[in-house]
Amino acid sequence: MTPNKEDFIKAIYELGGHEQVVSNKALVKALSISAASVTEMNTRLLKEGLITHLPYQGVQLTDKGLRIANQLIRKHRIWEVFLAEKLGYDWNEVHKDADLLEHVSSDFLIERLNVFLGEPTFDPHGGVIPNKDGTITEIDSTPLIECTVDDQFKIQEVDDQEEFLEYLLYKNVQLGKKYTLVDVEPYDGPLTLEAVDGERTIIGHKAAFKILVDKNV
Amino acid sequence: MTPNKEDFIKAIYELGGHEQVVSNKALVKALSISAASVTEMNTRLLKEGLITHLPYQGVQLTDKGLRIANQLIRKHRIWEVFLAEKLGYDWNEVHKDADLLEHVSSDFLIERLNVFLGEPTFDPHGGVIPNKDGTITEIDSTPLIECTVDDQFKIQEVDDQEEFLEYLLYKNVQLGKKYTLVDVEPYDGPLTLEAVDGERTIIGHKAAFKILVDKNV
DNA sequence: TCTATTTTTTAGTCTACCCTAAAAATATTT
DNA sequence: AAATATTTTTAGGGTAGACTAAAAAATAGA
Repeated sequence: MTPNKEDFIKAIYELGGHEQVVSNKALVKALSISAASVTEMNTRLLKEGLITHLPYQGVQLTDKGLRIANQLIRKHRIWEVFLAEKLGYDWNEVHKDADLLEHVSSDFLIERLNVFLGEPTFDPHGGVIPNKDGTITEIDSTPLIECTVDDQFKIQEVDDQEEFLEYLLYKNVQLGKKYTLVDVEPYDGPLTLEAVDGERTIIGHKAAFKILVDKNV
Repeated sequence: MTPNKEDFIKAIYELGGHEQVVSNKALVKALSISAASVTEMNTRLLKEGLITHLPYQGVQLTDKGLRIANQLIRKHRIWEVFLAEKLGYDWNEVHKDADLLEHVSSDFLIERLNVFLGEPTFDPHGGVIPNKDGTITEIDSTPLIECTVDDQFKIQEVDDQEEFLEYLLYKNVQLGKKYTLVDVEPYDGPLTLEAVDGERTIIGHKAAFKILVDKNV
C-alpha cells in the first residue's frame, strides 16, 4: 500500500463505491488527476483485488477494499479529533493535516492515540469513527434537504470540505445545535433555520445536501 | 522536498556532514541503499544547492541543507516527546513512528504540538530539540568514553538506535541518573558504573561512545 | 439512425526512486 | 612502482505515479 493507492481507495469509498459503480470521471474530479492516470490506477487496484471494474462504466470496492477504506477513515478521523481537541485547530483546519498523517500511522500509534483521546465516537464535523475491526456503527440521520417546514432537529454531521466548513462558520451553523426549519423557498431557493434562541440563519439550497440532521430531538 | 531526500539530508547531517566530508560508503551503510543510488541522490541534491560534492571524496551540507536538517530533527524530536509522554511509548519505541511523522508535519502542526507539549528542550533520549529558526542551543556534554575513573556525572544523552536503547533498558542505565565511573578495564574492556544507591552496572566499551554525560553534577 | 459530444482507454513520455554489473578512480599492500 | 583491493561513477533497467495526445467506445441530440 502506498499513500496514492490509499487516497484512491478512500476517494472511491467517499463517492459511494461500496454500493454503486463509481465512474472514472468522478475520480478525475475528486483526485484532480488525469483520466489516463485513473485508468492506470484502476488496473493496479484490480490486480490487487481491491476493486471490481466494469470497462467504460466504473469501479466498485471489494470487501477487502472496503475494509482498507474504513481503516483509513478511522485513522483520518482520530487524527482530526486530536488536531481539534488537543492542538486547538478550527474544524475547517483539521482536514489537510489529517490527510497526511493518516498514511504514516501504524495501528499501534492509532490505538494509543485513540485511548489518549478517550475513544471518541465522532470526529469534529460529526463523522462516525469506524471501529477497529472496520465496521461502522450507523447513526440515524437525515439530509437537511429532505426535511419539511416545522421539522425540528439537531445538526448531526456536515461535509468536511474546508470551504464548506468556512461557510458554516460564517453562517454560525454549529454541530449539535438545535433548529426548526421555518422556511424553504421554492425553485431550489434558500432555507431558513431558527435556533432555539430565536436566531435565524438563511442557507443555500445546495448546502442543505451537505448537512445531516437528527430529527429525534 | 520528498521523504527520501529529507532522509538523505538527515543522514548526511547525522554523519557529521556540516563540518566534515561524508563518504558515499558511509551513506550506503546508513541508508541501506546501493552505492549507485547514493551517487544519483548526490547529483539531485547538488542541483538543488543543498550539498557540495567533491567527486570520489564525499558530500557536505550547505547552509541551506543544514537548515533543512535541523528543521527535520526538530520535527522528529518533538514527535518523540509526544509519543513518549502522551501516548506512553517506551523510549526505544518512539524512533520508528517519529521517522514517518516528521515527513508529513506542517510547520503549523509542529508549532501547535510544541506548545501542547510545553515547549520541551530535550527528546526522550536527551537530544536537544533545535529551535524554530534552525539554530541549536548547545549543551555541555562529554562522551562517557572520555571519562576517567572516579569521575562523577549524570547521563545527558544516549544514541537513539532502537537496539541500543533496549540494551540500556536491560542494563538499567537511565537518562538523568547520577553515576560514578568506578572501573575501566584496559584493552577496550568494559566500564563499571556505580549509581548513587550503590547499584553497579557493567557496560561494553563501544556503548561508552554512544552515551554523553554531564560532568557538572 | 446518424452525427456529435463525452468518456474511457491506449500509446508514448517523464520524474523520482531503486537496482545490478561494469568501468574508472583512488587507496593500500607488497 | 606495480599489483591488488576498495570506492565511486557510469550504463542500462525496473516500478510507481503522473502527464498529453490520439484512438475507441458509449451516450446524447437532431
